[in-house]
Amino acid sequence: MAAIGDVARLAGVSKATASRALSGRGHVAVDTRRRVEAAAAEIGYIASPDAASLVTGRTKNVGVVIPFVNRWFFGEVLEGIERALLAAGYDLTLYNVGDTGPVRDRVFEFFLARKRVDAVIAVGVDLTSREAEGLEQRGKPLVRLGGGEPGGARLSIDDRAVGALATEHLLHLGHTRVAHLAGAGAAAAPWSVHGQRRLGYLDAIAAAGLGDAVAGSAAAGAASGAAATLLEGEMTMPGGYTAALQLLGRPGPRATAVFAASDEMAFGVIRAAERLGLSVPRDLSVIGVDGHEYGEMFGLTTISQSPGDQGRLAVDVVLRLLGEGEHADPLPDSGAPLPTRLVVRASTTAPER
Amino acid sequence: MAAIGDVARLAGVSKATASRALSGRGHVAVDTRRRVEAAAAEIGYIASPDAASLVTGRTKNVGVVIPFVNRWFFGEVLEGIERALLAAGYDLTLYNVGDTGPVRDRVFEFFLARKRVDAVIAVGVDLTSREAEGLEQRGKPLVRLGGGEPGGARLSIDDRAVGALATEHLLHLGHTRVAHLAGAGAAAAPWSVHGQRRLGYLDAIAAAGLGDAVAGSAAAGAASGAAATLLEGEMTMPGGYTAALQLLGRPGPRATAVFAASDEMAFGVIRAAERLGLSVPRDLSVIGVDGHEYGEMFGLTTISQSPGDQGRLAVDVVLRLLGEGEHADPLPDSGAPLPTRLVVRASTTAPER
DNA sequence: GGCGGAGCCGGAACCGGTTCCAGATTCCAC
DNA sequence: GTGGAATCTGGAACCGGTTCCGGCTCCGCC
Repeated sequence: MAAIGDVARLAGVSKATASRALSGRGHVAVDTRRRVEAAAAEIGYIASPDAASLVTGRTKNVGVVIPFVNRWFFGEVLEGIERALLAAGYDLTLYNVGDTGPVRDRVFEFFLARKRVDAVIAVGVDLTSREAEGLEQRGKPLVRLGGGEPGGARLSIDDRAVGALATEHLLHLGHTRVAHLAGAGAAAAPWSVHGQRRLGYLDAIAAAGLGDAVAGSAAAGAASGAAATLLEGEMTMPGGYTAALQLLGRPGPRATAVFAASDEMAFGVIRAAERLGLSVPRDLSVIGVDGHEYGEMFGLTTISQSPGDQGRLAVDVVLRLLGEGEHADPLPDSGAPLPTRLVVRASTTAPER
Repeated sequence: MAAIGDVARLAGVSKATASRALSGRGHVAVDTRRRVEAAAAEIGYIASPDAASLVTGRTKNVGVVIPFVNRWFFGEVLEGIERALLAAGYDLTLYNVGDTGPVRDRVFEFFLARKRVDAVIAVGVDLTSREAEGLEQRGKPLVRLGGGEPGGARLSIDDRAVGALATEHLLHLGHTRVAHLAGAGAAAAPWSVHGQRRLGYLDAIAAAGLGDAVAGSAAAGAASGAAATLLEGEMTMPGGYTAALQLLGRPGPRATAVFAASDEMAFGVIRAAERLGLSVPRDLSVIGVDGHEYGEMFGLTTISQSPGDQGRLAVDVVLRLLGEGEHADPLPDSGAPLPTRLVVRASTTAPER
């Protein structure tokens, strides 16, 4: 209803001065500013962001593209991003986009191409170079959180190191038959989060001198009574559950420890083990990664990370890229991997001899 | 970069005609339209939504306020909303807002007050009348999904009936000591989702003639060897877990069946039971509500609903309220509760005699 | 005392679309 | 053949802000 012209008239100044007074840009006498502010408050004036962005080209709005909203890690990241953005006075428009497909193309070519967002944060989605370049061309900063190859700022934990660390934890406990439940497609997409974790597992296995048995396929591994075994499944609780049922139901010497690619998978493993009458950790040690809030309840040993903090950090970088605030320093410690921490709980122990 | 004036010039028409040709409003000769479209495609023209909404007052954007993103029901709803909105060419800006507080006020008084959204969908959040009226005054349609009292269109399952149905399922199996794990604050907020489910439970218990024992507090109930018991906890897996540990660890005759206010709580109950050496369903029957995707894996009997469909439906109503599309009929069956379905799995059975 | 510059303010252009209005043409009906 | 409606198009106003430019005042300094 009320436009800035009304405010100006009421305050007895021009539109230009009213705009300057309210936005804080330019010189305005202190009592003039007060008059304008009073007038604005009196008629309940609220600036139209559309009009403002039309002329300034900035929308105070960032797009977030995210493949899942219902998996713990992603949900936490999203919440972290949302809070930080809100605090900075920004809106967040959500694009729930998974793998390639017409929906995804539409999002990138139509929705993100318009001038609605100032920047985009892509979490856990492998952008094609065309998609990344498209944003670049339009001058929209891009920040990535995990997943995919370079192009734009990139925030990530060192998933390969995490995979190695988790595996080493089991090896140090004395396990020699440790299996890895990888995320679906880990072998095919080595650069992905789960691909990296799988590689870290293989690193650790090889370093322990158990590597040769692993080289073969999972089936071959089982058949030869291998020290190590790889299986893939959805990175969810049911995914871990069914993969674990399969793994533990195999003939031959059973794995005594499992490194699951995510905590949610690990929960599924624990449940599957118990269903089969195995006791965790007596008969089977289990470690995951994420630091899921259910970890406590399941007594799960894990490599924890802080998705919420990661989301906030991504917003920090975005705002910095947009020249927001007084962030003098360019980028804090760009490239350095995000922190992780081994949290030992009840689900891992030395194997029975 | 490219503005509509450029398109018009290239096509040899006026801005007005170009606008009409591209937006489809008004009369344009068919070959003129083709020329304009070709020109637009040639220079990669993309309309500025800001300019358009400045003059039309519509933003093609709806706000979604939601208290959680990481609980299954809410995540599913959000995904459903997102897909439907995207398909209709709308953006979705997310406001992750929980209970009252400064953040919430800021969202309603600043973010939603601006002209950025055409409508808002509130899922599972109890709007104050001030908040609802504020939106009303600004002419923004409001659609609610679950939770809270009237004001604006309201979509919901019949939570009270669901609570009764779940309880009756247990009673019909022959259980006489059935406990209810309600959501935190259920007793204090009887209009809320979990408040209604609790009331449904009490209805069924009373109807079965087991009511008198329930009237007292939970503690009193336990002490008197009551037929029914009420406990509250967070509507999450750990929430159900700790509440169940407490419930099942009590002295006196143990409940033989538990109705958990949500599937996530029910999973926690199952795990707690097994941790205590109880077998489900032999020693304890468990029923939840939601239709969680993990239900299969846990073999959980539940009253299922379709949060994704509910999200899509909410979008439908919103678009209709915005006069979008050719939705001739006003509102389909407004007021009718959304569908639910009893899904019987392995977690419920008759009590041992 | 004069001059440069900073502070303050108003007029007007502008961002990029949409829509009203008016003029021109075509088409149909009487 | 003519009146009137329907179709098509262009000019111009407009949405609600921001910002450029220029004018004025006042201060400090040479």
